[in-house]
Amino acid sequence: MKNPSQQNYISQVSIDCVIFGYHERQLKVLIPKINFKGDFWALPSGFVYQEEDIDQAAERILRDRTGIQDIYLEQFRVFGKASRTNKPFLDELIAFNFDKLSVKNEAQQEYDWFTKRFISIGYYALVDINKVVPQKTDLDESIEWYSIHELPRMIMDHSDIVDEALKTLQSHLDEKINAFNLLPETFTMKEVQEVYEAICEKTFVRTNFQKMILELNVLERLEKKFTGAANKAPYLYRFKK
Amino acid sequence: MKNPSQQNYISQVSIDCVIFGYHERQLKVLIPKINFKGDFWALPSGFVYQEEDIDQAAERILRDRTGIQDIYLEQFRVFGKASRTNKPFLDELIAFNFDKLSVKNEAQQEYDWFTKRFISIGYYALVDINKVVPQKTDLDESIEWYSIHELPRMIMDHSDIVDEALKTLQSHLDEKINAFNLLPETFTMKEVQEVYEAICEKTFVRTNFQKMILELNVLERLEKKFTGAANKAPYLYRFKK
DNA sequence: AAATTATTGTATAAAAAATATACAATAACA
DNA sequence: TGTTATTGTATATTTTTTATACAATAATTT
Repeated sequence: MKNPSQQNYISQVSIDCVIFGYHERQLKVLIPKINFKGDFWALPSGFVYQEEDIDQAAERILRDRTGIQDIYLEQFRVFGKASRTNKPFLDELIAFNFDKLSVKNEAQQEYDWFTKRFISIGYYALVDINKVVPQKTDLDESIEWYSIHELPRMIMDHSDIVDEALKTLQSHLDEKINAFNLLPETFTMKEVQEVYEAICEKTFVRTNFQKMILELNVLERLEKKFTGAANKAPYLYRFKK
Repeated sequence: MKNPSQQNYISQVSIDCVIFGYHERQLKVLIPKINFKGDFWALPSGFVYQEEDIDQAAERILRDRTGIQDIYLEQFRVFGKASRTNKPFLDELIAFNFDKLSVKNEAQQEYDWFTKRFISIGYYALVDINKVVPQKTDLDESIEWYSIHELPRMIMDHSDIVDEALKTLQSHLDEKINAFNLLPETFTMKEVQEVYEAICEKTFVRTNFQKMILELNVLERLEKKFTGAANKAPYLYRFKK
């Protein structure tokens, strides 16, 4: 595999993805840990090929990390401060990993490419966490789902990027009606409510929430779901396309 | 002045600005016409210096075109299709202006720089049209305010960029309460209503509109404005900062 | 098999917000 | 002084949102 500096990428432009999933009443974010000494976490990122739309690039990065096609994606903001550079992080990484890293000519070229100032386009994705098989790249030690409230300390401004993504998701919720992308094919009304509550960080009154969601007219009601619990069985719903 | 290709710009990244003004019940956009044969209009644009935040770059471009500092600005979207290139436009321009253009080495270098694929960050600005003295650059034949409903045919995807900017402005209106940036220091309630109507492309009931705006608690009431009209004089208001 | 329990689905009441209507106040002019 | 075209404010009406009530029901317990 070629190194980034040798690829046909647009230079100084990157894409950072905030991949949201949902599990056990919690909003989760998929975050790789970098395979070097020193505990570095960084959002799934990538670059844009010369012949590639930025939306395609984001889709490619998402596909590579989650293994799934046709992911729900929204561009939400550009991060473009002049101070946005990997240099402090890379220097720290190199200091921690002096033994492992060769200082060949090629490495220098990579270093120069990576430590330039980058303008990053932020995308957020909503996925069914059950369908995702997180994919490590060569550079990753691990890739895990972290609760939005227990994120690891990330490099650069990646924590801010997650904050912005969450704010945007919250404000998009009514307009785009996209929270269903976090759920499996079929789900109960209670599950919908719990997703909304996890995203909005507040509770809803059950009866009014149910009415509000049904009045959106985006769900079709299927058979009942018998769980074995000693109470009335809820209906299953599916998002109408 | 140095040519763009020789400047210390980030390559393949541009900033396009949709500068909104308001006059005579109409939303206006400030658009330069390029100083070459062939009737080419293009949004006020520019590039980002290596040491410059993207927000600073947008402010600089805005300042250069309007002559005013501290402009209200919002980043609204990135346009990043692989097909986004000036090449068709430039080739057309060159065909129209074959006599005028030298084909020196330097011109080739400019041509190569300009015809690459560009990722453009869209900003919209809201200005008091009375304060703006539109500034032509070397490349402009003219720079004029056009009604949002009578825009000239623009190069590339610049019409789409204006459409997106307007949509964003409309949706930002409630949340950011920014329409007052289109008005002078003091204004009547009727003028506020007319600005809102121009932006939203719909009418409001006067009495309810007045109540809604006053309940925002962002205006302070000043003296009355006597216009000489044979009716009750309206109050002037100022936006509280 | 009937009573019990913990939900779920739906209806309706109460409160709040948005919209429509009424009307007095007033600046200039006839 | 009456007339006209607004403006500012109050109030009525409608719609939407939020709160409350209650019957239905899937197991489990008695």
